[in-house]
Amino acid sequence: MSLRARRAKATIRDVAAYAGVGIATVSRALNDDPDIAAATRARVLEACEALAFRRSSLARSLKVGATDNVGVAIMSRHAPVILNPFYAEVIGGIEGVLEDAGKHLLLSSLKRRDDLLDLASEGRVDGLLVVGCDVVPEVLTRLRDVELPVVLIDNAFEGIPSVVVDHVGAGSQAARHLLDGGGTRFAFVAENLENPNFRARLEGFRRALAGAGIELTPEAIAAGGDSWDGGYAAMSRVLAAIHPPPDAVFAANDPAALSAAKALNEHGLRVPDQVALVGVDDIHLAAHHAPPLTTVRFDKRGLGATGARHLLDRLAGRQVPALTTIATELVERGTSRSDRGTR
Amino acid sequence: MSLRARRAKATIRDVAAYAGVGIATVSRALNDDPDIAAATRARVLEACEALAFRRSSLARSLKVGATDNVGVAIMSRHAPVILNPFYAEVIGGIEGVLEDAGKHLLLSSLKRRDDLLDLASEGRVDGLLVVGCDVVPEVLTRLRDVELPVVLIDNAFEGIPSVVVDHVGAGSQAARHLLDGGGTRFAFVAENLENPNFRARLEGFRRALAGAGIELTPEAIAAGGDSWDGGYAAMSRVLAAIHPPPDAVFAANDPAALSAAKALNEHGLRVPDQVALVGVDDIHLAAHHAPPLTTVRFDKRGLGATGARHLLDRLAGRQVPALTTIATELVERGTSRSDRGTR
DNA sequence: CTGTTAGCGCTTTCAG
DNA sequence: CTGAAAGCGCTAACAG
Repeated sequence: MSLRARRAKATIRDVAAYAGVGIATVSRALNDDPDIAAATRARVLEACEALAFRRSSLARSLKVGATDNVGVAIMSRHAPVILNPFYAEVIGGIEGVLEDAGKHLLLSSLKRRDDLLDLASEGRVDGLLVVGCDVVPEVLTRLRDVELPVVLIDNAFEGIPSVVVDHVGAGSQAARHLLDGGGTRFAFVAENLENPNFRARLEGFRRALAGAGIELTPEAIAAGGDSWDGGYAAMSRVLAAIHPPPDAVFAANDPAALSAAKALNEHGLRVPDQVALVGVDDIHLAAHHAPPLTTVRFDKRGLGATGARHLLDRLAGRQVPALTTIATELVERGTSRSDRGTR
Repeated sequence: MSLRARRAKATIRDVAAYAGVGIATVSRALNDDPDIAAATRARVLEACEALAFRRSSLARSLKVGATDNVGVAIMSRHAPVILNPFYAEVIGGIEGVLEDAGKHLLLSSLKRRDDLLDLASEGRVDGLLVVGCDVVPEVLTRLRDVELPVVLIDNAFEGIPSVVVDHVGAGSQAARHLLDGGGTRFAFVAENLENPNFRARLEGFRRALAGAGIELTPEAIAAGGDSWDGGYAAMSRVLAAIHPPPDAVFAANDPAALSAAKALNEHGLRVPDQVALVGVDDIHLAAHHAPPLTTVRFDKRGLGATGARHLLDRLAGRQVPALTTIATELVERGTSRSDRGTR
């Protein structure tokens, strides 16, 4: 009970007075300066304790020019961003790395584009991790001209270190798997065709098919809308357009795949006996679906962690690669077969 | 091409010089002070534009004594915290409210208890939202003595405004539902019995049963470990201990319930015909399970949003309730029956 | 309406 | 080894 609540927070000056030293000495003790007598340091530390002193990170940052905060910006029309399981994983990876480095994570899901630039130049953060490909080039250009270290995650831009997923590769893997399973009539379904990642997956899919001498016709490609049943709508559209129906379907992501499976079922098409189906993402539900969904997986946490590590490197003045690509891997499950003969 | 990158960031002084005014005038223009001539303001704003000036939030915060940052601290052994879907939802609710209020969200998943107190008193944030019940009373006591506004979410403590879920009520609702369905032999399974929320659910369950003249015996309560199959292990234990087997099982959460369902199945017990099963949380998987899981739901986003709103109120000097309770609601699905006659 | 001045709390030369 | 002094960039009186 000896210590009462102080009217105002103690400052370094209070500590100095209490310990009978100058403020510079207090600062030295706080910063583990080696050039300080052990006894003095001890006395200062006691004073800090006694006064419940905590140094203001604000004042320190202003002086030192660094905050130990790193911003994680996610540009998305669909806030709050945390609720998107994909971003949650990526942020999880970031969080782990940043925490180990003693950095604080300032999270912003930005709706207005100017917010990003503000965040980048207000001095609130020492560096910025920009997640996702919903950022327009113009903003990226201006971001590049800010002196703040920036790393892009799941997005690439000339002049800014970027960490991306090999979406094109994902598409090719899906195509090869479907080809191996004996597929002959291919289709691609997605919630939309604007998302750059989806486009890249389609591109990889198309290319690999082309390599096998197969062309993906426009009727075999459909987008059904950004909703729970987008895949269903897209699949229905394809089914209505193509006869006989496709026997190998690649969905831009797992939700679309699961939703497409429903359309296939209702159409009387059995998966995987009559149609093979492959998604991307390996969401939790994928393994629990009946039958379990074959999908293309990649390390989402690793994606975030890698980006965070690169940013940390840049903050430390180290060089980082301009572009890092995260590999993808096909996970064969119940909605497809890799052996050609069974269908 | 007229503007080259400046050596260093422009400061308010540079702007003042460029616009030919004093720095106070620049500050006024920046802060929308009404007592400034329109022409002057325009000139200043132009200068800002020309010099690509952004005022330092650090310097401003130091002067004004507020950062516009609010800390969201989650004490958890299981980092990264974002990956826990429960917390993700809560944070989503927080994020929405904070963003609308123009506040930045500083996320920390704290492993060491001192981190929380540091964060609370370094001046990095204007207020703190502490999520979850993994915080020891001692830390809470010290937190109460810090002058920083704090709001607890999913945890309650004397002297700190708290927003909690009615876990006891959830337990009672489950009991009543199971009772209504004709249950006579009750059991409770969980991953652990240490989690305060689980204990509260059990407590509510027990009380409601007691109200019906039924006592829950120790053998009918089991914890199976904090893993994917914790519910399975717990259920197996109960099944081994009680004969005849229970016909009404309440699981502390949905993962445990789903996992318990597996044990029930393997034991040859049909759900819901021979055993009724109720979980808590309404996780995504719950509705997709076969049969769909009856569960007790509550608004996780609302939980976070309410806490955030209360903190904002405190920051604005407004009074907030000491304790706010989020209600729960039973969602009847396929693993139970409310009509007594069918079993 | 506008400029001058005095700090916010801390780090960092520069002298002792 | 330690202290005094000079700011980091901004805001808020206080005079004009």
